[in-house]
Amino acid sequence: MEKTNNELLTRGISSIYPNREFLENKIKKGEKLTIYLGIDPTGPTLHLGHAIPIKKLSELQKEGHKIILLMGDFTAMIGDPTDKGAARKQLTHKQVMTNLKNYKKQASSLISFTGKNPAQIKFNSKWLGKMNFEEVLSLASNMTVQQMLERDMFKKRVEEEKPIYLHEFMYPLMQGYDSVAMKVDGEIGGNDQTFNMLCGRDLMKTISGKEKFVITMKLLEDNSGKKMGKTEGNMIALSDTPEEMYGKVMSWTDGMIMPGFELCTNIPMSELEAIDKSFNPRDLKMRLAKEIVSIFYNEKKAKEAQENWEKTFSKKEIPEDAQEIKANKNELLVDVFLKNGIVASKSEFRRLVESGAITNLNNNKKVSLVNGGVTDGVYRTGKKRFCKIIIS
RNA sequence: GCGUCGGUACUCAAGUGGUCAACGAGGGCAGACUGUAAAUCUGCUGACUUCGGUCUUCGGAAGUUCGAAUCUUCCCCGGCGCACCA
Repeated sequence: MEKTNNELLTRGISSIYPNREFLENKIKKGEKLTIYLGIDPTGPTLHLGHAIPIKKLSELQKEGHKIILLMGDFTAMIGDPTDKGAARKQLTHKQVMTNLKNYKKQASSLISFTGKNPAQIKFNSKWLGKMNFEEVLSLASNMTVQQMLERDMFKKRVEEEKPIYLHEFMYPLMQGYDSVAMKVDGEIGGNDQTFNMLCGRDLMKTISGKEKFVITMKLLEDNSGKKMGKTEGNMIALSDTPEEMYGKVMSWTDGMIMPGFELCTNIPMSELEAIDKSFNPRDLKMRLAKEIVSIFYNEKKAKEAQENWEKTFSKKEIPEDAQEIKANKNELLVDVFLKNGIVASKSEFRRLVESGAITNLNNNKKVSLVNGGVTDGVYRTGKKRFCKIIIS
């Protein structure tokens, strides 16, 4: 118990506003706090980036605090300017509900939606969708354009003479109003959300006279500040299979190992400091990958994923889940590959053959003929694509 | 509405009548190296091909020309400036 509490307000946390003592005192006094995390339901899956604040929420839930997952179904329609490429997607109610269902399922490996202190789910369209223009104006009168321009994103756009639309200024206000509407004690989010969350803090102070606390979590990134998921390849979706999760963790750069342990596992910090120096990076990463899979699935699955991975990469064996393909005797290998989506075009196939990327593992020979016939056996294309061809 | 600049492949971005399937960068895909990676180096990155070529692409449509991503006209979309309205 003591141990959990020690890390509760430090581990994975980037900062706490107004300050750590503020929150610490509340908790020490035994107050049961209400704290929320806002998620814009733009996609069907949650990813590891969402999981970090959710994990912190779960720790708070276990301490008896009330936690709320807020679906930003209204804000999602506007699009957070944080993510500047995000097109304004109009989500239908139906899509939101589908996404929600998935979220709930995916999040339930971390937090509990049942029992004595269940996590609540709310929708911000409930209050934002009902505001009339007068109320919007009155809300907007709490912030100045200058305050908005403080935000790096906007500053940059001004410098680059790129447009900033008025509705984008409204985004932080809307997000801020969520806090007021739900009368929460605090909010949690990634530190990329700091600005929006602090907006809510200001609004709450002005409108409700209440001091809201804000916890910002570190982002999962390596020491050069490279965020994960920029290249989609290594962003772990909570809906990934154990094998995918394991593989993706293994493809992280070494610099991400320790942040990964801190943010995504339950191994005590003291232990982490000890192991930091004593293992070689690959073994460490394997342990991390296993831990992460255990959290979202279970230890058994994690073990299986590890074995599968070892077979594929370390020992260069054939993975068990190789796609099985049936082919006729007289077909060309190209056509078989093309038909089954292993390659996108004949040209691609040609390029792969010419660069020696396709190997028949049965005799360990590289395919060298562009228009050769099929032979049965297991083929490896590049490092990751495997298929088993059966001649019928 | 007026003026002006722009819309090029996954993204950014050259090219401004033939040498353009289109420079370069990022990304992606492969190969080498390795500790799985990353980094580095190398190759590839529209499709089809009997490997000679052929076909489809540069916002859209029409046109000029032997020949257009490149010129003209119209249209659609975006930036910036100005005006109008209030």
